[in-house]
Amino acid sequence: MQKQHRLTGDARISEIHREGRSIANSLLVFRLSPNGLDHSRFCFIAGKRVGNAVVRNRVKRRLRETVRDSGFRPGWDTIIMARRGAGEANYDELRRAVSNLMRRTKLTASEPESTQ
RNA sequence: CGGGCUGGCCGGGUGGCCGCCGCGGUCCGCCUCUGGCGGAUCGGGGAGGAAAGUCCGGGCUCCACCGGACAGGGUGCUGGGUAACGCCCAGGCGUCGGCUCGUCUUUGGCGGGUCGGUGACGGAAAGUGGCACAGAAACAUACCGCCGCAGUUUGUUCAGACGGAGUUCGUUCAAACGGAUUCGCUUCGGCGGACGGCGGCAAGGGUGAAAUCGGGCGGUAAGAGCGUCCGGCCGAGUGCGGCGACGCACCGGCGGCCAAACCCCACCUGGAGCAAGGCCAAAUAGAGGGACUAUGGGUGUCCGGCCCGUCCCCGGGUUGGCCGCUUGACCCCAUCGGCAACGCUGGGGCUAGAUAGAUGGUCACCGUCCGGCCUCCGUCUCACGGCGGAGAACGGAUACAGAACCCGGCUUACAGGCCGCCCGGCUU
RNA sequence: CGGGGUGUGGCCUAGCGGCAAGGCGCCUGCUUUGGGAGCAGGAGAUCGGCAGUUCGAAUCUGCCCACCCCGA
Repeated sequence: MQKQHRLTGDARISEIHREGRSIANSLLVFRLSPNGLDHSRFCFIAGKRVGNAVVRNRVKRRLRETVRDSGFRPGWDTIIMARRGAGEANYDELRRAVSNLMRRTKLTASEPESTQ
């Protein structure tokens, strides 16, 4: 994932946590907010409950891979948080969880009609 | 073939497609143009043996720096290795186990040798303190007990001594006297018992985690390392060997344990940590409060030197980039030295540098291990069947775990495998 | 990544070599018409885990585990 698609910095992340929309399923939590740019940015969070360092890194790598393949729409900042079961899920389950949430938030560019 | 670990090592492989981060080359674009930034493309590189826990030791950086004393902390057999260590190697001693030899009181004990494991392994003869309960007693003592002495009291025995009584004999009128005999009456003596006193002893009792060297013989009133033989332990005694820990012989001597209790001795030790520290950019609010120019600050305390004009607190801003940042006590090979850890010399090599954190996803084939319908072979059996081996559709497993300044160790986690060593069985 | 601290019944604490103590809570009984309060009695502890030192460890030492705090 290239640098322009990374979402960093405590201030922006706290702002999204305060003001952004929230949506979740059993494996993941999304928080998202429009950023006014011509591209989207993502931040991946896996806390200690997910597992040890190896498991947390693997979950974040797999999530980055699924987001890369998803064909998201530009203009949004999204925080993707892994929940407790994400360390035990395989790649296919994580991919379905991400596409499920993307469809529900209308982030996928393949959907022609979109909100706002 | 099976079991084990006390060592060393490996810890999935190949290929395709899509992605990530550095490095080098080429090209393109932009800028503040010996340079920097961004993009494309090609080449090549890209987590570990523990990267982990953060338990020790260093390098490096800052605290301006240095010396001495004290406090605090750490280490603790000896010698060596190392940059250093609480690590490693070799040795000593203790301890545990195997084998073997000798001896005895022979399902065992003791001693010697050898092999292997293991040990936070200085000092209890500087001082202070502790050892609950039980027990007489837990560190200087004696409850029961044993023995001696003299005493009081009592039993028993002997008839030995003195005395007494009875019987009888002799002499005699009688008595006295003498002899014999009986009693065991009194006292003494002998052998005991009880009581308290003085003194000696520490063998025995029974408690306890632990009871004042163990066993035999002698010795004694009773006993005791009191003496002696075998053994154990201690010695800041002598001699010899060893660099030394220590060993051997002789000599002297036998009242515990705890220092991961305080402590003593020897040695080491300033503090913080790459979020150290430095630079650039951006932004903001400080004539805020306090200590101070023979005082204040700089280290845990003090002293001495030295340095600084500033130091502390509160409030405000930034959360961007660059350096540090990977060539290092580095890795591999060979010679030589050394028992070894390791070292000298020579040659060759460059082997991650991310910044919320780079190795992933997917497909195919293979490898390893486990189970396994079934097939085949060997063997035992009359047979059913059992045991062992090979192949194999299929199914399952493929661990522990992610660099964050860098090294040396320790500890902990770990599927499976290779080598080595040890033990047992079988075959040659 | 680096540094520091704490683990004792369900909860909060004490204890710092030999007996695990207290409060709140829980259970039973008494009292009350009933409840609360009160009184009496009772249960409930691998002292975070594993080793070691010691005759003996919650306590001393080492290693491990969990949780909490601080740091440009």
